[in-house]
Amino acid sequence: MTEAPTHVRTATSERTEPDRSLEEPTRCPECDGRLVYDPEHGETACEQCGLVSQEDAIDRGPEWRAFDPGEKDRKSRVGAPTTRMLHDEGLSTTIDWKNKDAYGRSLSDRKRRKMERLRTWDERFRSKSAKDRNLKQALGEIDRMASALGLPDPTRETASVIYRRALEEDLLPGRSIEGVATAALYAAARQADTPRSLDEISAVSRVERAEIARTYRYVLRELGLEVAPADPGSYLPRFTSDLELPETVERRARELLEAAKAEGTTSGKSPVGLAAAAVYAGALLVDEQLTQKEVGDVANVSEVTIRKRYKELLEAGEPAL
DNA sequence: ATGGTTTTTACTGCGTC
DNA sequence: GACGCGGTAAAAACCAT
Repeated sequence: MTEAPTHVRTATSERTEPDRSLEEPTRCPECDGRLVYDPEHGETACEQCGLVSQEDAIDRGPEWRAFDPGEKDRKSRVGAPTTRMLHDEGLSTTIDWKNKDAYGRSLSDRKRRKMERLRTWDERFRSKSAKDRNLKQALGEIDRMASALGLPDPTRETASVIYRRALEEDLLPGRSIEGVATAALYAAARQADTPRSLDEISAVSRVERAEIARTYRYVLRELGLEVAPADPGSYLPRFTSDLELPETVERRARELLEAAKAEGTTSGKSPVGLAAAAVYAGALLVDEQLTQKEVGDVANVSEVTIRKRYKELLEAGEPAL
């Protein structure tokens, strides 16, 4: 086995230049002689007449030459390739936990203490960037869902604030980023008076309904957030506009809700159902033709619920009018 | 886990277009 | 006959305890 190690024979042999013979005619246009690439001068010239057909090529190879593998290692000034898979493209340092130097020798007391300090900071930077990545992904998710639900910017802001707090309070371990992000958005939507039902939220989230509800409760409790039950009235504009109903319907519906609230008949009932029933009742009162099914569809509430609620609403609201 | 409440599902009869 | 509406019973979902 005396075969020469070809990969270290000369520096020029390591060029990654594409094979020129494939790209260009290898024949000189003048004398039909062979065209040869001269790496020394960065030129492609005719062997016979010397015509230079291409010059100033960039030499991408190393400027040094190595004659054995050891020399190659010593002269090379580049490290591992970078990768997009890692958030820092693999460029950050990592400090080993062992108190040994590169040769495996134990460290002196002084150096060991120094390494401990460095390790602390290394860990701090690393976990900080881990949170950054986490946040980035969560905010992207919040944005996506908010768009799908037609929620305005302020609501998204609120959602991201809630998420940030959850992250700071270390609420994430044990739950999915998406779950918490969804819960944050749900809470934000309600706080900003642009509530979306759990059904609507879960329709655009990758997390299932029950999980969202659970995480939502958890986040609320841990953050000490006070979110009042959604006001049925805040659903009215959306429903009436989805059904292309005149503004008078919305007004009547709101009056009915107010009256019912004053009587206390609304407590314990689902806000969505109340809103849907109010819209239906309101439409009835202003002679708009609207079926229970239509309202039920846009509100995702059963017709039965609408029937029950709207009768109560009329009972509470009609005598007062 | 349990019990009470609300909502949903499914089925029914009635009246109208 | 299809459709909208009203009612009921049983099942499911939800909530506080």
